[in-house]
This record gives sequence, C-alpha cells and structure tokens, in this order.
Amino acid sequence: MVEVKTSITVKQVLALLKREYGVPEWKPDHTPISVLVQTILSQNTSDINSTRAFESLLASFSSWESVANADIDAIEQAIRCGGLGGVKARCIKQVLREIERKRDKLELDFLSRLPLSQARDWLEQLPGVGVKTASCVLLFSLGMPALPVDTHILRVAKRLGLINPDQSAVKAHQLLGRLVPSQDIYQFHILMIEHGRTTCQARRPLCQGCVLKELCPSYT
DNA sequence: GCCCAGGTGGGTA
DNA sequence: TACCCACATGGG
Repeated sequence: MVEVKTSITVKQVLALLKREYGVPEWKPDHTPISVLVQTILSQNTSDINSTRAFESLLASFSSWESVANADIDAIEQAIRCGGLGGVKARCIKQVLREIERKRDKLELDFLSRLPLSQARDWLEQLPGVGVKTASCVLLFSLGMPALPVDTHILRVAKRLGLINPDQSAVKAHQLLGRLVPSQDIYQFHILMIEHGRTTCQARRPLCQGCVLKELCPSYT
C-alpha cells in the first residue's frame, strides 16, 4: 500500500522537477572505466574538487593503463587537489589492476550483457566500490536501470517523506530503487541532484521558493 | 572556525 | 545488524 502511495509521489516530484529544470536526456558520453574513476574521485567530495582532481589525473597520464602501472605516489600527486588523495590513489590503482587481472584489459562493456544484479555484484567486489559507485557506472556509462543515491538524493528524499529520516544510504538504494520506475531513473537522479545542489541544500533546511514546496511536509 | 561535499571499509558491540 | 570513525581538501 505504501509503495502505491509513494510511487504517485515520485511521479509528482518528477513532473515538478522537469518543469523547473528541464528534461535531461541520457547519452553515453563516457566509458565505464572513466565513469568509475570519476565516481571514486567524487566520493565524499564536492563536485568542484572531484572535477579538479579528475582533470588533473587526465592531464598527468596518457591512458588508464598508464595509471594502472603508475606508482601510487604519482597518482596521489595528481589527485591531491581533490582531497582524500592517499585513499583514492590506492583505490584507483587497485581497481584498475583488478579489472585488468580479471578481464585481461581495461574495459567493462561486458557488464551491459549481464543481468543488473550480477553486474552490480561484479563491480561491488572491486575495492573502494560500493553501491553508489557501482550504480553510477551502470547508469551513466551503460544506461542500465541502477539508481545511485548520493547525499543530495538522500537528503531530498527524506525531506519529501519518500523514505524515513533514519534510513541509511545503503537501504535507501533498495527503497528508492523500487519506488522509481526503470525508465525514469536517469531523469530522477539528475533532477534530484540538481535540486539538492541548488535549492534543497543541507544548510537550508527550509528552502524558500522550493519548486517541491507543495509536496514537502517540512513546509507545514 | 565550522560544516559540508554526488562514500567506503574496517572496527566494535 | 548497526553504529562509529578515518580518510583530506576547499568552498561557503
């Protein structure tokens, strides 16, 4: 019963967000490896810092193979500007080496031929790759219906009452993944992030002029 | 000076 | 299972 009620709310949320921010269209403009590294760099990091680190990494190495073979110190040097450099340098190198070991080459396109759950499990066995990072790779580079739930989506979904306030991020992946229809996942993700970054910010518990005001219980 | 940022994994109870 | 913490840098 709850699912029926909240699925209607997801449609309402989507309609209002589309009206406000436009309709995002999915296009596979990055390889899975590229999205994987980019997402690792974005873990618990602002988009300004993670973009800076990713561009610095691209400028420092000619290929992902060269990153895989580089010293951790060299990788750390390249991505230091993004924060968490030591952790992420080790993680990126280990992930790339592990993919090479398992697949003989640095490509992940085979994942699109697996059932979603198997593709997710394969990615989550890589070091430093959790449910959010795996979902980003599957959704953005391969167009598979996996919904990444980051801090913005978690916050907005809780404020809207789509999920309980005490729900963990991991649990939220399961709950929101069931609530949002497969064909809407990409748009839902993009629009919720946009809303969370611009209007429904963590420091602004009551968002003045919020496009979702009519749906948001925290306004009442 | 503090809080937060497109998380994850290890440790502990 | 659920919580707590380290990891690091930069913007608001």
